[in-house]
Amino acid sequence: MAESVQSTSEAQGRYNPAEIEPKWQARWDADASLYAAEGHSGDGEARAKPKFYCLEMLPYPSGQLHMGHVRNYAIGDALARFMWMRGYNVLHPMGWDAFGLPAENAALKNDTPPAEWTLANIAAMRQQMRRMGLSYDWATEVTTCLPEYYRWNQWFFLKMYERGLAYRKKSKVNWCPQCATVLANEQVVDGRCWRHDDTLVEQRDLTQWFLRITKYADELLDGLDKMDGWPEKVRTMQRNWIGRSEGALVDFAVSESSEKIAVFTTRVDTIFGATSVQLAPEHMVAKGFAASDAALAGQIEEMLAQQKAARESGDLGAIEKHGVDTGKFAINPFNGELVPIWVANYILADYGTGAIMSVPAHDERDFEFANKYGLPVRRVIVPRDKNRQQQDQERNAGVLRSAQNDNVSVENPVEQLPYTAKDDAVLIDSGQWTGESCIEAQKKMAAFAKANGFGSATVTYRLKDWGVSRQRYWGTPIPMVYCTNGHAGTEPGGVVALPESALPVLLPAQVKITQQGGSPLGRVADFVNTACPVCGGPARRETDTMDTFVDSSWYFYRYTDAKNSAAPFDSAKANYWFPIDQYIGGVEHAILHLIYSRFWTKAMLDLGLIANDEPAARLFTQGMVIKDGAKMSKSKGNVVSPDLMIERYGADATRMYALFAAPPDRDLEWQEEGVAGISRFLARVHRLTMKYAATAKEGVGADAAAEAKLLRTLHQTIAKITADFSGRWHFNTCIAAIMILVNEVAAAEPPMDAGNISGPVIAEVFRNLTLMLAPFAPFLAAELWQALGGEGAVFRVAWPVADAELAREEEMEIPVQCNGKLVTVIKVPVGSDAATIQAAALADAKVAARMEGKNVVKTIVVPGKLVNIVVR
RNA sequence: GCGGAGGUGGCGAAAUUGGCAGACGCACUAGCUUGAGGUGCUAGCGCCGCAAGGCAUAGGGGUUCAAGUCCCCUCCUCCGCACCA
Repeated sequence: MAESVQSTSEAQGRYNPAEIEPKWQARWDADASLYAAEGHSGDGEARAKPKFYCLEMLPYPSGQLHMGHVRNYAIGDALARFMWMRGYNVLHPMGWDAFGLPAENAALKNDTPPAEWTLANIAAMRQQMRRMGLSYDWATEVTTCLPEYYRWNQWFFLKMYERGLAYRKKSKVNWCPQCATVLANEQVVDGRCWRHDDTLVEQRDLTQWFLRITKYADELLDGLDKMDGWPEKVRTMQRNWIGRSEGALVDFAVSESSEKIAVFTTRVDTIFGATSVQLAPEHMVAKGFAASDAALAGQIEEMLAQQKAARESGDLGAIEKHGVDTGKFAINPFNGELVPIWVANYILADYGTGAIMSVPAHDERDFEFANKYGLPVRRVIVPRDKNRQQQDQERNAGVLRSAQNDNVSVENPVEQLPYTAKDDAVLIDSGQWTGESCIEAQKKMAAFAKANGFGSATVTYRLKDWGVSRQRYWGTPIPMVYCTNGHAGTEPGGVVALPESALPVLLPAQVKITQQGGSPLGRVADFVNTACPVCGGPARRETDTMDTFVDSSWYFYRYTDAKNSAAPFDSAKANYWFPIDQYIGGVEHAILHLIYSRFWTKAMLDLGLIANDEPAARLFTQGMVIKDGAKMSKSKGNVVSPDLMIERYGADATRMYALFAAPPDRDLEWQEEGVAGISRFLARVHRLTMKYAATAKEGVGADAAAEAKLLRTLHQTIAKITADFSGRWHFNTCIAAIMILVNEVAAAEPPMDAGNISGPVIAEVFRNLTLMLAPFAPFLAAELWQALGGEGAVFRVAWPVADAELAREEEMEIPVQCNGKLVTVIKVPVGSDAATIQAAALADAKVAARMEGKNVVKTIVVPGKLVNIVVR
């Protein structure tokens, strides 16, 4: 009986996260002020503190947190807690990217309305986040599917419409048959839907709403240069996506016709080397030729069919270049030459003008194509080298050569073709521009084309306007109507913007979700039929909804003023908090969310709502969480559930493992044994601290050396972690450093309460250990803080400051090498000079043995580092 | 093909500036302890070797007293882009 009582009390004293974590969670839930940002308006006391806006990307409420979320939030939470302890006024919010297709799919499957399903998922995930102990200010929570939020999407849409930033046009758009909706270019990956990598995207001609992101193309591009707080990888991806290209448009007239073919080229300086014009198979002029040429029409059809097949098989790159001669000719406006017009499969319809001038001598692709079809290759660019230039001009004068018989590189000191350089290269055989440098010629020739009305210098972008119409139900209704009869000055069915007073346009409830094409809203008569706000006559509402990336483009501004019902947010509040000091999320949003939200920020700046021109000063992209070497996925069956980990080891151990197993930017291999290891470590800290708290705290400090050593380790640990939070973010080594400290405390354990470490010193060690644990294991830190008699919340206690004097080593080990190989390690006082170290090294017996019978050639002594004796 | 990140024990990793390679943890081995259930403690743990010693950071070359780290070449993995005129 007595034994069982004792074992129960022992069990209670043991580290039991299942007991302490819910206890603290309940207390934190009851105290709304704990994680609340102070002074949203930036007034009062908060002004005295520097602000810090710490943000993790908001999740889609699927209903389940996954390990990627856990890792993302563990990083952000550690940073937020650290910044609080450093005395910052921290904004650390969370919200829900709550519109989107999965809710409709769930509705189809379970017959649950999307709103109900989504809100239930949010409740479940919010609870998971609380269980994780994440320090969010729930008073600022944002849920994008609620009218309080999405009415501001509509408001922004109207503002953009007023300024011509939102417009409607008919064009080829990407259609995902799985989603039964249109996608933006950014949402098409390798010709497939970003959500369905087994579903090919189709092209459809539809009239859609677009946002004019291209207006900001240059700003978006140039801004990247200054964004040194963003990973170079993301900046590079965005630069490639924007794809700015400077060149010229030149019109080639079609011979014996009034038609013209505009070509885009970045190398107008090579135009005297053009030996054909190549059209994309979709080009209008090609279609025109095909209309009266059945054979050509058939070949173009075949070309398009092949491209489609290649897209389906996924290896678009493997497709061989081929083309067909249309039999027609175009006139080179610079020299009046007739060149054949071909249709070729390597010409992209949606880049530039869908037509090029082919210059085989100075372009890899044109060269390959000309070789295949025996088209002439004419050299018009040579390196800037007088002799070579002269030699070349003589050889080339007036000669058109085919690729096959041009063996220039074998016997003649002439560049291998194609020669694509433009720096330090000059023109030959190019009329009045012969002898000009390529760079100069480009400017002069574009100006010439402009002066003579057949072209101009121009800039093209790969970036296209953002198509935001979605033929889906669960999204923000677009606040536009079509006036059925048309009032004064407008067409019947013309577009009419709703006035602001008509917002929000509410998404109707009780809508039948189907997988058919066309927005489900189109089948809701009550919604569709409305009155024209201008003439009062009958009108039809726009039934498409907005891309959900609209929601996430500005949500982080709403956090600064989440309850505002008169405006999306108060500018003064946003201006206090912005830019985001640290944004943390996955790299998969590099050219989706992260480019759209930069665009939105620039548009809001132009609307006068904010003062910053970029949303986030610093961006961190964490690595993936993998298992058995592969990304976790249901199909691979290697998903590890955060709930299960928390149940077995506690939230502290789960989060801390996510930070310990790898540096945060690298991929992390999830190993459950590792979580168990962290759990044992936390149990050890708990046991040591509780034992200390329960025993004598007064010691006599008998062992000064042991005390100095412990203090040294303590202050080295503080210094390391403090530096890492503002620098490398290598939390794995931060946690390793804490483990080293704990190992030293444990080594001192038997005598520590008996008195060989004095009371104030051991108190200092436990106090600071607890503080350093707080960002990584908040539940345990709170528990220990209380046991140690700490006042208030541990997360508001000032972060410890490292004392460089206490951290300083007295003695250090210096490796001694002979010929670069380690012989021994000697101990010398820190700061010893070279002579002292050398003397100590030479006095060592092992060193002497090594040197016996040999001559010392050289001795290298690097104070504080090593000694290397070179002998022969 | 182009661009980026990587390649270090059985595993996750460390080495921030060219200066003891493998900190910290996992797994494993041995011993002690505990004893109804992921317990605690001690010791060992890169490879070869009884040892002395030798070898080792994808592979090869180079610079240097000294290279995981700098330079050149090659191979492999992952990510992004991919006929962008």
